[in-house]
Amino acid sequence: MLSFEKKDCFSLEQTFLCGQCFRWNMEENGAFVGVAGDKAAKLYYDSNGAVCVESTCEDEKFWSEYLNLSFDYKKAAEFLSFDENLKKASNSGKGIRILKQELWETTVSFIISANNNIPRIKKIIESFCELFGDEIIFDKRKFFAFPEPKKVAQLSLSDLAPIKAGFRDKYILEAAKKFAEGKISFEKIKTMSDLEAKNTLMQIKGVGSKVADCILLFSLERGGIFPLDVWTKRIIGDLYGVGEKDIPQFVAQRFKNYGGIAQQYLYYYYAIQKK
DNA sequence: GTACAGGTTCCGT
DNA sequence: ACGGAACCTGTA
Repeated sequence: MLSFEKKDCFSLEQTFLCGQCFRWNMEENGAFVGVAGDKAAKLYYDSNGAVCVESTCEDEKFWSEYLNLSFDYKKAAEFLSFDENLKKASNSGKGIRILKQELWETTVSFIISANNNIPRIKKIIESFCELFGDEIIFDKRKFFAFPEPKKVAQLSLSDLAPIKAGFRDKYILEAAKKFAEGKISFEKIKTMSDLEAKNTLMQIKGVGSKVADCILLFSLERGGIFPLDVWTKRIIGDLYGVGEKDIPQFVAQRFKNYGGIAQQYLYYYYAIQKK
């Protein structure tokens, strides 16, 4: 078992339930159980508030990076506190951390998120993994790894039909081929500018502006990216009286390098918590 | 039955 | 370039 000492600005619940990831579930005792890539794990706090990780992979560096433990969220909240709305939202969601998730998994997950709702997104991803991912035994239970691009690239639309992804199934196959052929990879994209990276990702059908932004933020550590969806567009419109057309420029200018966490604070506060 | 869901593509002007 | 319908499926 790994453990990380108690941290300010860290909440398993807020981090896993703020909509950035889809494979973690809260148990009755408050622990979170799920899979990241091919690593099954259980995360919880001990009596001192330290974060404990039991996993098929007990590599401290992996989990420390995945959970983004080195980023100073207090500083982010301080920067954003000039804005009364963000002050309120960040205080409420101060335990949110932006995970660093694997590129291929993030890409497919957010392709599936298009014009969809979270319960169904989770269902589709789970059946995708159950059908095509390797089985993992952990904590006396069965889990499934996220399937590799090479494996998915060989599938047909009818193979994919059982996961009920609907019109998104063809996008998943196309993405798999691009990753399997190496046309798109973390190695290639990580050194690109935000704009280059975004344009590269948008070569995949099913990846538009918002999905690409989610990938930049949740996988490529581009913390300045503020993904604009129906919720955050409406929130920004209501709070600041900005017209739809001016919103992208407005958030970029206002939240600067902290756009990503600003978006998460606002989304969590207005779309999830207050529901 | 019908509307809607953390959007994107496709097809009209 | 820009605006609006169509899109799979599940749920209310």
